[in-house]
Amino acid sequence: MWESKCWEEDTLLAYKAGFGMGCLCGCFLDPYVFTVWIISVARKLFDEMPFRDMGCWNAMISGFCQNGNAADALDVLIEMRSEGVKMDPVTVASLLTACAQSNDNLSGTLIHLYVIKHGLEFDLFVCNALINMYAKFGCLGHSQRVFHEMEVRDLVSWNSIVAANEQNDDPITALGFFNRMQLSGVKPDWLTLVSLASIIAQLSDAEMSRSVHGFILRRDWFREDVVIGNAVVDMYAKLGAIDSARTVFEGLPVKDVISWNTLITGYTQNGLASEANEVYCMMQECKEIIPNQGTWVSILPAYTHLGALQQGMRVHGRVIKNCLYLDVFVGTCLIDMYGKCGRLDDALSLFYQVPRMSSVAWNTIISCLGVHGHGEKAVKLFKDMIDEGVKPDHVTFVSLMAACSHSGLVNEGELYFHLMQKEYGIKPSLKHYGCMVDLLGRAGHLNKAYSFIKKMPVQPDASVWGALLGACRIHGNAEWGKLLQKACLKLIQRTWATMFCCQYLRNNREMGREGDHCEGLERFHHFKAGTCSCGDYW
DNA sequence: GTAGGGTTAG
Repeated sequence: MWESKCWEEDTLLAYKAGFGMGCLCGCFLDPYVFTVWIISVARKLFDEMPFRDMGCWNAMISGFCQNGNAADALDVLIEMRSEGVKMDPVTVASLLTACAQSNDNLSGTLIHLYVIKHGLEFDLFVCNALINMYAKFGCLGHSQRVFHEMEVRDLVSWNSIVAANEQNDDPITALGFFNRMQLSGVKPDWLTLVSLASIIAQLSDAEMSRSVHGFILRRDWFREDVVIGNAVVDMYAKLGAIDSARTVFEGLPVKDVISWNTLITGYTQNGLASEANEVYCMMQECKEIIPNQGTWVSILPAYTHLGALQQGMRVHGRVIKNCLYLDVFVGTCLIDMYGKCGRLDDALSLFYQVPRMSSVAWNTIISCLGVHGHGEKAVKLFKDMIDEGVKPDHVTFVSLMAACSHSGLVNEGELYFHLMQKEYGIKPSLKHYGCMVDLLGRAGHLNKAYSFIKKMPVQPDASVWGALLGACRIHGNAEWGKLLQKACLKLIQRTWATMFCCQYLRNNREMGREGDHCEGLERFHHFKAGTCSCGDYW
């Protein structure tokens, strides 16, 4: 009796609150509005219940948790505890998931203590939720400990521990767990394959990628969920097999916005910015696909590479319309786009608007200042970064040393190379060594640069030799250049192709020829195909 | 009434 009364009252309440019949129909079209409304109805029903059993409390708590509303779930929990009702495994499993989603490490740990105190640590659902929660917090050791102490494990336990390792950048251990899972007789499902696709991409194992693809095709799992299709598109894109990624994408029975974003990102990250733009244009023709934050973050770097300022600005307009201009990911892409296209004032103004607690926005603006020869300003921003308590990372030093190099700040560059190791404990990568060679070579210290390469504790790659070759070119030292060319022709050709392409794009940008990159790309393909040598451009 | 999933910035 009271149930039907509540339904009628709430429908009326919603109507009075502005949901006329038209709006109410709108609720059913907009899942978010509908969810908010239906949860408020559930809460009202719950409040008016004369008696609540464990099922009712859990239904209310899990309802809030599943909709990402951890604060309201916590309110219900406090009410439940105040009535002397204890949490059972169902309550705990729901709350742990909410802690993971809201990155609430403290509450999650407190609930884990409750689990141990009340002997719930042998419950399968609780353990699986714990594995996943600790993985989301980045505490892989805790996830593994929970997994090892489990007496009974099911498919979800195995999938959780495989995904935990995969998502924390340990593909080898993840693969080890996958093999153990098979040995223990547990059959993988499509969610196992989602993790496996990502593991293979991280391991760059092209041969295994084909096996995984075939395994999924034989079971017709692309029809299970769009997620598995997106994972395979991403796997091929990350392996550089962008054509395979495109074929899988085109064959997907259902495509969502993430499918499109994945393909756009794939093209951008494989250096095919024009193709990324083509896919973005195709996406806009699909009326059922609404671009989101991921879309802007996928397409903006493509416009940066093309120097296509006008197109980038158009995206900026859409970002503002969607209230995403303060999003740290989108904001960083916009800073980079304006900065690399020569609009440093706009880049700086955006930089001071976006949240900058992490190093990424700082690295971007330091890099932008550096490529335009404002080394001293870049150094000043690095000092500001330290003053604001932001910890620099390996990318900060690449940007900073490159900035020093382009402005002839040799002493400063050397100083930061040492500071990075001594003060911040960052081991130099090939990129840092390349920066040092560029710094010394560009300043004319060719001998010093060569001795530096010889003393490197790791094998120099094309970028390191390329930096020295570039210096030979700048200082007109053809003799050294020819020697280097003979010594490592293959490496140099690749480096030259990249260098030429970058230089060409930069020139276009400076001349205001946005997006006119065809000639650069054509020459790049000649290099790749071996139909011309770097000597042709010497 | 409970647990597992895909893309993204420098």
